[in-house]
Amino acid sequence: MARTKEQNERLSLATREKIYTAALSLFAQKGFALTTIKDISRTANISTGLVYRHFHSKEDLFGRLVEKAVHEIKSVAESLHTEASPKETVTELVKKMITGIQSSEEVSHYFLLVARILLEDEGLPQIRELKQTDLMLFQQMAELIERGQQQGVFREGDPYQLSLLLFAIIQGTADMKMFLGEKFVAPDVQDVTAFLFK
Amino acid sequence: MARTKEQNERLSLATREKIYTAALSLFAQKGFALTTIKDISRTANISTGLVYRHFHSKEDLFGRLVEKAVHEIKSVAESLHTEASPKETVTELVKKMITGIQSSEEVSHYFLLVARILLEDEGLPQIRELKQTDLMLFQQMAELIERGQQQGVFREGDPYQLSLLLFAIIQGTADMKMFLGEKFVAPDVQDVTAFLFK
Amino acid sequence: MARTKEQNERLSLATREKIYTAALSLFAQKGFALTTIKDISRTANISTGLVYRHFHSKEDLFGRLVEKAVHEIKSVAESLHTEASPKETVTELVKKMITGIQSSEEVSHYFLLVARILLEDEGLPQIRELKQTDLMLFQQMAELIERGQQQGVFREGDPYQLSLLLFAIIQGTADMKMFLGEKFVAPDVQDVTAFLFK
Amino acid sequence: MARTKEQNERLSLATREKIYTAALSLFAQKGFALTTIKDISRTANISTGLVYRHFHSKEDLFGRLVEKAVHEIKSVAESLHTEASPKETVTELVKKMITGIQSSEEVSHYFLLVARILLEDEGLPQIRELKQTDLMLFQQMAELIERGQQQGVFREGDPYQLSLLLFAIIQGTADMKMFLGEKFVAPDVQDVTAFLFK
DNA sequence: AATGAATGAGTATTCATTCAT
DNA sequence: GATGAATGAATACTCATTCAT
Repeated sequence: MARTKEQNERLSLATREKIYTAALSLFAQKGFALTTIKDISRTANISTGLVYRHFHSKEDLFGRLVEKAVHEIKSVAESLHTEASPKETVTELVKKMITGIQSSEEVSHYFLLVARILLEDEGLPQIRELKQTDLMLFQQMAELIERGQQQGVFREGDPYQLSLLLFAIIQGTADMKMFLGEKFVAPDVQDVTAFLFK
Repeated sequence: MARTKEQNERLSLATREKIYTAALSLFAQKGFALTTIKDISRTANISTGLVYRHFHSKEDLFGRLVEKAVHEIKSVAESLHTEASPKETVTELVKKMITGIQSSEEVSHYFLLVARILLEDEGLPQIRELKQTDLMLFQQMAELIERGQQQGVFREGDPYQLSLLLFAIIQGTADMKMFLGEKFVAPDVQDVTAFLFK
Repeated sequence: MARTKEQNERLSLATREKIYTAALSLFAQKGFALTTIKDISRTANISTGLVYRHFHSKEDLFGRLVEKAVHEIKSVAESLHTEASPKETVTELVKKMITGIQSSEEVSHYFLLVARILLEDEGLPQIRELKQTDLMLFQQMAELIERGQQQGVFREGDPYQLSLLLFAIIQGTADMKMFLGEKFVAPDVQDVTAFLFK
Repeated sequence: MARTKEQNERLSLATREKIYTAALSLFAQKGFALTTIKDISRTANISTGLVYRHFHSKEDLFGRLVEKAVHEIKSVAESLHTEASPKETVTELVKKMITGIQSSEEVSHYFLLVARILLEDEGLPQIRELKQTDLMLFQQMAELIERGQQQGVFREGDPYQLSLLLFAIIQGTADMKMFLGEKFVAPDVQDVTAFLFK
């Protein structure tokens, strides 16, 4: 008798996850072009053909990961809409991201994936979306900063310029983590936000 | 009549420079894997074969550019040994780098090249050297910061951690420039260094 | 309770038939190379694995169909040995074949399969046999034509050459049906045989 | 010094011709799917990569050959517009085609290519064009036949149906040539056209 | 008997590199 | 020195076939 549907689904899901994990790690470390399907399948301990049972193509697989990254960014953007004061909101966000970069392998990989994508040409529709989502996040952060400035808690200066600097710091920190690995030392949250607050 | 030796050498040097410029720009924008020798030769207005008369291989050419980048970093590191005060030295350095990134020319390309390389695996010996040079630069900046702290001009905190943060900001800013292109807004130098000074 | 042996055999036979039908249709329409086992199993509403319980390989399955075609051709050849006059025999045969081609069912598919195979390289032993059977058919038709000529009913000319022309017309008509599909207009039987009879 | 432009062009053209000849022969014999680029390059005595310097893809190469076939068919269609009588025109055309099939390797291959294409799915735009060109040819032949009927020289019957039969015979003859190779015996022209003339 | 997940060999295509001129 | 035609190794992807259940 054949496997039950449930058994098949469980098998399938497990394989999918293995592929996702391997691909995220490799794309983040080596980029799209230098990562081969063989790399991915070897890392995931499966055959090359099996990757294609789960994803249409290398681009498809990459696109799915980018989609997940977009999802993450959107949830970050949503976290900006809160009852808390701008200062608290920003501090909380920065803390979360720095911690994520520092501790989680996965979060770190997503950051790197995004870092790479921002450097790459826009081949895929998902990349375009990722870029637009990022721009939106920058914009919303600028608005939050403006509110903080109106409350007299944030320093003066062009809010968008300040927003860009904040995310540049986050991104640079992720790069640094990638570069240094174990030797990485995460910055203090108040240092990261020092330029923002009076 | 054949050309004189001198004429040949001058021609040769000019070709080399054309290749360097084309390759730097392309590697910086598209990365090592996505840049083809044909891309480079077309951009340099020469034949593909001619590239191989000047460089052993694509890796060789890339390695030479990395060497140049190492050279640049070293000159930056040397600029830290100066008569000026730590605060002035740091400010001057940051100003130079931010301007370099913003101005989108050769300097900018080197930054991007380095940005990419730090994310890549260490395939070439020159990359290893670049990374080590970078680490040395971080170390020297940490020492400068420590001096500044001893003078009471810099804020307290682990000097190495602060040094890393400073370069993370520079790196992240270069990424941001890459991402936004024309829409990029460079940060104010005092915002970049705000976390450092009292 | 397990099924009885008889039930199993009946099921098995039904499955075999489904595979045959699906495969014949697909091979006839798309050829051997472009037809996948998945195509066949999907068309037959069974799993891919099940095909292999009934046939050793794709080639095996193809070979069996070719064998069936050989069988059909042989029965055509046998129909040439009859009491009826050569003219009647030929007319009857042509009518049957044209009708078969036109009616677009199983017979039509066999014609197309044979049409394809005659163009293909001889990969399988069955194909060789098919070709030899065809040659034998041509020969027997030539003999029939010769008899017709002796009776003064058929036109003069090399009997083998005339036989070839007759089957070329049949073959070309099958091609035409394939090409035109619904828009196909079958030729009149007397037009097809016009060159043969006085 | 490099090769002169002229030398390069000659080299290029020679290579192109080698590829065309090899590809036509292979596509005609084995069809598109079963013909590999390696087959073609091996037959043409060149490397696989070189094929891609001359043609974008396997489809491109195939498309070019189909285009050539379309060109041939069009020139056949044009030959129908002539001062000569319908009977002479048809006879001349059939004679030319039968002779082409019988003697020339190349003509024979084009016929086979067309034969195959008519059986295949319409993947390429050129295939669609080929089919339409063929339909147009059938139509023009039907008109010629109608004129012949009005002159009382051709037998009665639906002109389009008669046109289809004529080309079915030609096509079937090409198939037969392919099938029999050296053993092929070409039909007499008057036998091929017997069904047409009174 | 039946299923479909998994495997891996084979094919189209790209591109670094070589070589005749 | 210079050219670009030619080579062939590497990679994405497909599909016949196997196998655990």
